[in-house]
Amino acid sequence: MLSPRHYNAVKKRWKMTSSLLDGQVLRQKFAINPNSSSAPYDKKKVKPLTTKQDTQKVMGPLSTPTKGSEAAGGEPWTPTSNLKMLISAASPEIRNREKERNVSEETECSSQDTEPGEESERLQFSRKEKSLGLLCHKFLARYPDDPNPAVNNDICLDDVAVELNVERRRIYDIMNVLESLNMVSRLAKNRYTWHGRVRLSQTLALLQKEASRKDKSLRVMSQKFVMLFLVSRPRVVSLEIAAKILIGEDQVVDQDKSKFKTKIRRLYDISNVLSSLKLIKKVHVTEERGRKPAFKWTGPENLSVSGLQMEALSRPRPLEMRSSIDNCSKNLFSSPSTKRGFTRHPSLVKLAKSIQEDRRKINSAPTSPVKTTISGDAASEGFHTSKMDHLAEICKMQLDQQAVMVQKQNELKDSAPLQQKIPPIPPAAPSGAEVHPRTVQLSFAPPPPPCCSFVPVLVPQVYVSHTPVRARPATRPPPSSTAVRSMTFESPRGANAKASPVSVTMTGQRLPEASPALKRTCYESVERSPAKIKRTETNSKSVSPKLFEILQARLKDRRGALTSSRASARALHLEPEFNKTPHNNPHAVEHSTELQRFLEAEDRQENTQNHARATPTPECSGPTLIPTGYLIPFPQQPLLVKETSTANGETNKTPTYIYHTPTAGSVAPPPKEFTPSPLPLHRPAHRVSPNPSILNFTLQNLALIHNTHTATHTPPAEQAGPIACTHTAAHTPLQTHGMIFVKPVSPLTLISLQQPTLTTPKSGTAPQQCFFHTPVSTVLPPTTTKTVYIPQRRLDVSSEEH
DNA sequence: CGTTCCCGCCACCAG
DNA sequence: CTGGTGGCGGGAACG
Repeated sequence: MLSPRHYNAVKKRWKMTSSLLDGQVLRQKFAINPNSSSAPYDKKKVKPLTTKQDTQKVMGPLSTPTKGSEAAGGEPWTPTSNLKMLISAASPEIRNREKERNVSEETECSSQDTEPGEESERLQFSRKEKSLGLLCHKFLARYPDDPNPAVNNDICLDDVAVELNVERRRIYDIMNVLESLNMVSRLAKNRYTWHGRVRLSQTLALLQKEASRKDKSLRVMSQKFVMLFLVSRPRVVSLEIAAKILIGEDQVVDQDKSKFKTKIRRLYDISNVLSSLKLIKKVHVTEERGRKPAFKWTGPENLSVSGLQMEALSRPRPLEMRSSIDNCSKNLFSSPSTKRGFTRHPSLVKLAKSIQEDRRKINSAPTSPVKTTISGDAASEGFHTSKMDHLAEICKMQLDQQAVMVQKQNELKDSAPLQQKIPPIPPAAPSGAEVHPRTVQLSFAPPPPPCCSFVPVLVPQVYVSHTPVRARPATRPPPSSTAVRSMTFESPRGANAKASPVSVTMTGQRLPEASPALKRTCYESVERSPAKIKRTETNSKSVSPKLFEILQARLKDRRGALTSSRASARALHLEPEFNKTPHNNPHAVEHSTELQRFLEAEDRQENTQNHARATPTPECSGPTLIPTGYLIPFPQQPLLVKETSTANGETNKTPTYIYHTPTAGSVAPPPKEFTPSPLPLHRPAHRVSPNPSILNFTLQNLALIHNTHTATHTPPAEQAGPIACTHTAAHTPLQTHGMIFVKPVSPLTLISLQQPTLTTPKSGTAPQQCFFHTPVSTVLPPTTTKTVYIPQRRLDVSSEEH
């Protein structure tokens, strides 16, 4: 069967070939009469006068023109021309290009029979000059970083297209990326409002916690891509990995190939824009297989949501703020074709699959050099690849333990509403070796680096890792605390070491109740046509049958598996509410009920303000499931704050620190904003927004949740103190500010787990530090647990110049 | 030859 | 049907 796409492709090709001759002929003619630019001004609004597009219209589809063929349009635009001049003047590189192009131009001109003067200038544009990045530069040059809100900052796409002399299509690409960063927002068709960088940091911060809903759009892709940077420790992300993470498509390898290619192409598009924004920079990572393109984050490092939000709130532009949030929300949640109301499920499923696939590969083909780190300590080089064989199992065991711990902790928590500074529970080694506290990932959360010693730091690292797989469930004690727990998405057979499980992360944080609200906001945002909104609403209320089925199926599977070998619902991390739901029919009905509840909850939330509700301590609440790779927003309010007061009056004997991303060189965020909160997750046993639970559950079933090291780290008594807290916090990436980040688990992933001590944020230089470690825990003697980091790849990040 | 990514066809949707 | 959007992938330019 021919897929539509394929069909189109074929069709296109056919057309191309069939019209090639004519096209060539026409081209000739066109060349002779370049001025046609002024002619075909078809209805397609302002397309740049001429250019290939027009040409093509006249002569039919042509393959990518060679340099110089673009000459047709001429570049009469003063604005553009001036801009170009300015740009090139400002950039040596560009200047060089210009020179080069001039050289080539001469030849081409003569051969192409192009027009002199302006026309010839047009010829000069080499592919590079027409790059999206440069175009973006031009675009950006037109607007101030910090626009005066008082003035009209509207952007008319047509105008821009004309002025920059490019097709609208290209402008869309840029706008999509900018919109994803909230640098612009769509007002109406053809119109955007320029926000500049004013909201950039805020948006970035939000990105750390928001969950994207739309699957493929460039916008979302852009956001996800950015998220990857924001959560990865060495802030370097290779295209390959990013693509894999973002794809989430079927694992059919073959298919993946083309998808992968396409994704890469898209990432390049995005990268070009982001590069223009100076948010990222192209680098290369070198691994065994060679040099691979990657990008390094060069944007802001300190992204404090709460701080930013506060800042924003205090800003003298309330209105904008509002819209900003809305826009952001919209971008993040609304999907143009809202057929997917609440769902990112499809993509999640895909992602899960792909992850599994990747993991499988990894498991089966361990090759990279291994660097090991023993818990908390520096690397110990004793790990051999041979161990890889056992990794899966080891991982599983580890995970199981984690799960147990989490459970335990939760229970304790529940029973003891109050957060004692005292470590809730020393996870007495439950049963067998598996139980002893795993320090496994302690290394992840090294004590605050000297530089940040004053403030506990939350290390938002992305541990994309090949997550430990959990072995058999066995009987385990209740989950313990730290809230993060992982689950594996195993093949039905379960304990198959080979199975590539997808790990699920559970965080102690609850899902943001706000998220629904946000979503709604977005959905309701009037920006899109009413029709769309309507659709959205509808969808949000009713999950598509398909989705529903999927969910149910998943749920069922999971339950079955769990019940048989795993703990209870709790183990599933179902929120109390969820669990408590009085279902008479534990099974079939239950599933549907849950979903139903979920949906209802969503609706309910519409009216509910996050704040109103008891605020669970975001960072320390019971385990919540979060889809890997997705950011889940917490209530918009300042997150960490207030938690203390949670129901229990007691709270805070333990000073709470702000967990910030320990970016070297970055200034730690002012702690003042937060109130102390005991580390151990407090979690209001009840008042759990259904949403989170269910969502978590759902996500869990989708196997998207990734395990966080945190879970592992079962804090012994010491953890009780603030420091303990710190550690814990550190484990949870992006937990800051009440937002939870679900790390994208990527098989190959790459994120360095170790907190680079004192790494300079921008210096991505030290190659040695650029390892993407895969956290693996090795079960040594029953008592000794080591955390082994297996660098999936050793990345020699080299900034590349081009 | 691998990487980068421009180009524009065409699907999709709202009006 | 028309026009705005923007997904998508061919294949040219680049290195």
